[in-house]
Parts: sequence; structure tokens; C-alpha cells
Amino acid sequence: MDAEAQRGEEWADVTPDAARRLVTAAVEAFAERGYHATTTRDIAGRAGMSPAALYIHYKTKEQLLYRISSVGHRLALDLLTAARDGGGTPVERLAEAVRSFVRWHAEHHTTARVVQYELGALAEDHYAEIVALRRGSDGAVRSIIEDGVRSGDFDVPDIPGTALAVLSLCIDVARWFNADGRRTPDEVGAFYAGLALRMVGAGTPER
Amino acid sequence: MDAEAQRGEEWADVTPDAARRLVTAAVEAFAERGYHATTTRDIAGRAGMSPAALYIHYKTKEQLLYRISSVGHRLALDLLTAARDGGGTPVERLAEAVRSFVRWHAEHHTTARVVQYELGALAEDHYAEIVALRRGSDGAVRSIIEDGVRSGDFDVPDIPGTALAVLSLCIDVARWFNADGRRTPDEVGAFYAGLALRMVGAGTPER
DNA sequence: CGGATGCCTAAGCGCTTGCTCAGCTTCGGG
DNA sequence: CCCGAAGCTGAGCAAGCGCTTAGGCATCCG
Repeated sequence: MDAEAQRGEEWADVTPDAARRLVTAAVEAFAERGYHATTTRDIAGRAGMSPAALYIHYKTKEQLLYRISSVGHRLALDLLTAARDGGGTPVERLAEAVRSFVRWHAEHHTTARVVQYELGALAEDHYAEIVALRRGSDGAVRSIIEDGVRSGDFDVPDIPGTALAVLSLCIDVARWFNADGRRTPDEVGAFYAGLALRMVGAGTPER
Repeated sequence: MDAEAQRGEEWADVTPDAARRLVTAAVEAFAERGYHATTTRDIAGRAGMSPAALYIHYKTKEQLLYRISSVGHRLALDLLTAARDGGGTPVERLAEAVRSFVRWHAEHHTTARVVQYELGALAEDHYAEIVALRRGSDGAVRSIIEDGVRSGDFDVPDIPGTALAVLSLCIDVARWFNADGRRTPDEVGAFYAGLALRMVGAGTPER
């Protein structure tokens, strides 16, 4: 699947067509330049329409960012809760959480960059809503680690600190990942799952 | 040492006094709102002077960012090369690299946030210069890991990937660290040094 | 056929931005 | 005591910003 097709799927449920074109244009522009450096003229131009047309589909520029941030955060949270509630040992569940979370951040690194690094530009109430979702993500990872410590599979001196570090490591993938780079999203996901297991003291147990 | 004293020391060699006040004001403003959302009026206001005074000490707003980014990157690079060239085993040198790098990112998280997350706003030639410094940082960490693999202390399947991941984990400290939080910069540094050792297969070897 | 609705554009309004400039004050050296 | 340099300010310019408005086409429903 190439990048274009991904974007098409990612925002498939945004209608009408023009609104979808605007949201994908905004994702690209925000990821490239940042929210504040992006103009509504630029977004409209990328979507092939006049600046005024943007305001038929979205009330403000901030609403576009909110829409992107909301969809992205909900998706990321779903990946993590699915891994938490999925079957298997804590080792398997942590590996699955990191693998899917990292794969998403690599595959959709344009969207992920906006989702992870532009939330400071949200309006206050929208920001509060997003922060709640993020607390949920943190909680999901922490709960998997707690299970692993309880079962004796993990050896972790500081559970909240380790949960934060694992999530932090995964999130930062969005910052550096390059689609033209050496590794595919799948490879990075698998590699990072191994790193996370080592971080909780469950990696390469043959040592 | 409190935050004020740190800032005083950090930019102690910037003269005259007004230029130093401007650079510390810019660091605060850029870290809070981001480069593009910060106005020259805001920077000048925080420094207690009129907007026009800024241009006596700095040619443009971008020059302020460049100055901050340059000083910060050079400092970070120095920490890592000192650890690479310092004595001791690879285990000790990697631990020292991560400990000092993380401590700096936590202690100076305001500056670090600007240094790590605002470089996209730099002018093209300045950006190229900074990217070269960053490659140096990456090289320092990679070289410590290579030494550890050669000596048999580390067990790493992908050296460049692991170097990137370790650096990435450390950098992200600037994003989430809060001075009012649970842990001190020293504690976070020590904790992350342990995590990094686990990531290279050298942590908690008694397992 | 007539009118309402959905989607779009050209033009532009009010405001803020980065930055400039003429002129003021302060102060050390001759 | 005067002069030039250094440091600063109030006022403001040109450009660009987010967003609005008035109006033009289609399309569809009665």
C-alpha cells in the first residue's frame, strides 16, 4: 500500500469529497511546516480550491487540527486498548501494543507528527479532551506492565516511569521516520517490540 | 540550583545584558508557544523593552532561534563526545552518555524543547549546520554501542537502529519533563541510563 | 417550471506580523 | 564642555493573516 492509498483509507469516512481533500491537505501542510506556519490559503490551494471554500466545511483552521488530532488519538488509543484486552501473556500483549502502535506511527508518520507534536495549538477545551485520551493510552500501557510485574514476567523498578518511557520511545518514531528510509513500518514495529521487552526486563531471557 | 539561576548560567557568555535578557525571553516564549506562534513583541515584552530594541542585538527573529539552537546542540554534542572519549568500559560510557544527556534535557527542558522541536523553523543554511551537529551526536552514541558489541558487553542486532532509539528516547524527555513532577533530573538520568543498558542487552545481567 | 439547497469563487475587511526609522537619552574620552 | 557612539523608544509601513460577504452556478424536489 502506498502513501496515497493510505491517506485515502485513513480519512475515508470524511464526507463530502471536498472536506476529505481539505483534511488530507491540512495533514500534509501541518506536518511539513507546523500548524502556525501553515496558512488557510496553503491548505485550500493543496486541496485545489479557493481559501473561502475551506470555511464551508470547517468553521475555523483550529477545527481542522482538532478533527485530525481527535481521529488520530482515538485510533492510537484503540490500538493500545485492543492489545491490553487481547489474549495472551503480558509479554505477548506488550509486544503487540508496541508493534501496532509503532507501525501506525511509522506508516502514518505524517498524520502522527501532527497528532503528537501540534496539540499545543488546540483550543483549551479541545486540548483538555485530547489530554484525556492520552491519559487513556498511558493507562493501557501501564496496565499491561503491571500485569507483567504481577505475573513475574517483567522486572520493573518504576512502573509509571517505564510506561512513560516505552510510550515516549514509540511516539518519537513519528519524528524521525522516513518512508524512503532503510526500514519498513513492519520492521520498525518488530524491532521496537523487542526493545520494549528488554526495557521491562523480559527481553532475550537466555542471557 | 533553581531554574532562574540555571538560565543565568546557561547564557552567561551572551553580552551585553540586554542581548542575554532577549535570548532567555525567546527561549521561554519559543518553548511555550513554538517559534511561529511567538511574536517579536512578546519576546521584547518579556525582556522588558520595546519591539524595536530587539533588532539592535539580533538581525532577525530567526537569528535568535539559530543562536539558541546552535548553543544547545553544541552543548548536547559535547556531553556525548565527552562520554564517548571518557575512560571506562562501554557499559560505563553508555551509562554516562545517557545519564548526562538526559539530565541536561530534564534540567534545561525549556531550552531543550526549543533545540529539539523547533529546528524546522531555521533558515536553510542554518538548518544544514545544525543537522551536521546532530549527525555528530548520533555518531557518538553509535560508536559507544559498536565498542560494546565488539567487546561482547552488548548484544545488539541493529546498531544504527539501536543508537537512534536510545537517542530518541533521551530526546523525548524534553517533551514530557516537568520541573514540578515526581522525579528530579538526576533521578530521570539514572533511570534512563539503566533502560539504555537493558536496550543494548547489558542491563540486569543476573537474569 | 420555480425555488430552495449545496458548493464554490472573487474580492476584500480588519487586524497582526516582522521589521524600520527618526530622534531621544546616557555616558566615557579628549 | 562637547562629541560621537551605544542603547533605546514611539510611530508606523508593507505584507500577510484568518475569516466574511455577495453572488454565481449547478442539482434536485414540488
